[in-house]
Amino acid sequence: MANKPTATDAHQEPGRPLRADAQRNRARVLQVASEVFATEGLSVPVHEIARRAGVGTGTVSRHFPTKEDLFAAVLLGWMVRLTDQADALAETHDAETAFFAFFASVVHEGATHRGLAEALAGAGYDVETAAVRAGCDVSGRLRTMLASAQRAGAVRADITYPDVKALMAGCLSRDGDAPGPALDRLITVVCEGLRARPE
Amino acid sequence: MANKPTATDAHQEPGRPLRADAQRNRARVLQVASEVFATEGLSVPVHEIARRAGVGTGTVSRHFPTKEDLFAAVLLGWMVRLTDQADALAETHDAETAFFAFFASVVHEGATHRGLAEALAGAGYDVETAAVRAGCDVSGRLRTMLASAQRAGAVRADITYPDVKALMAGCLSRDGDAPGPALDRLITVVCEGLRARPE
DNA sequence: GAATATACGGGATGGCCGTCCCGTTTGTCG
DNA sequence: CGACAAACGGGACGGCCATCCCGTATATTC
Repeated sequence: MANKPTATDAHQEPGRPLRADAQRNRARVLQVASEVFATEGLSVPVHEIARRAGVGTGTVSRHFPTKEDLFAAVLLGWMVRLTDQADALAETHDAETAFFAFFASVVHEGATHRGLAEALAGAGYDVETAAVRAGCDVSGRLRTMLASAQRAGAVRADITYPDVKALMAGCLSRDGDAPGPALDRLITVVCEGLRARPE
Repeated sequence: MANKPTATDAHQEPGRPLRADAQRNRARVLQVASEVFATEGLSVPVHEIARRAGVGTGTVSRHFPTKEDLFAAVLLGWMVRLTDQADALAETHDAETAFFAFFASVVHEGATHRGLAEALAGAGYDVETAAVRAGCDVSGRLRTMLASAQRAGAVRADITYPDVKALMAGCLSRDGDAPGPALDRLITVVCEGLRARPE
């Protein structure tokens, strides 16, 4: 579980090597889309992303035939970061610490990337499965860590993965997304609730 | 705080008494809209509501010039029920019980009325202030009950109203909205987290 | 430096939906 | 019953947006 190449940018299977300017444009679009989706959310028109990237809408469409494809590509980047964190946490900490730390990680990531928060809240497309197909399974990590934490008696046994997901979405549904004391307060409250009641 | 006429349907100030069929149609539209918003959410086209109510789109537009107006009218009905419950709870129970019961009430109401859940999640228009203007202040009740519960030491002192709202939205962001054991589990978890840690 | 496939730009297209309007119908009142 | 205002229906309009297409530009290859 450590020899994964942390594929951050394979992207193009070498059927056709892709022209130089095309690579530049693709990368530029991806980066701009990432920023825009992060700060403005999923409702930003594709036109706008193209405009800010300094390319035509056709260029965007060609690289990412549909808006969902574009968002999936952006999301994948965020997901990769999260899975890397998850693996690191799982290796260096006990089940309880790892789970709660990862919970906080996901929420923080969502707080700084509005598109992620919206996707998590179900507002967006189903990218979860797309990400899994791309070999980046955040939900799988979360499920595993949840189960471990439960076996260790650190989390109530009756909690399920959808519960956790909903609670994460809840932390993110506060008005101002920006991370800060308010967000940490919410995380604390939820985590306290998740802990097994020691009687 | 008991002599409020629980205005469930004043609606039309008697500047013009409104023709008989108009009253019927208005009521029919309102009822259909209520059901549709409850089961399908806010994204249902106005055309569809008109169709199901057996009226033309013009009729809907005339009674509720904008979709937001229509939704506000529907929401008002739900809100009235909630404020009534809040007042009842506040009169017959101690601060702690009342607050947690009301929390559960709102969540359950949201679980059975998808439009409410979406509005709470911020997806919809700002009807909160509209409702307040209409003399039906759910958020006010919640704020008051929260403060009381905190004074009684039943809820962590650092919690704010937006926190509570976000947590309610979180409980509602689970996939299947239907109330049931899963929902109650979430409510329990969140409420446990909200309780002041007795050390 | 010419030839050619590849990629670009951004206008055109089509779908969706909220809102408005007007010719027609219907309730109401004398 | 007749006249008139009130209300109805649903088509028309306009805005928004994702996607597609094609004439033009440019990287690549020899």
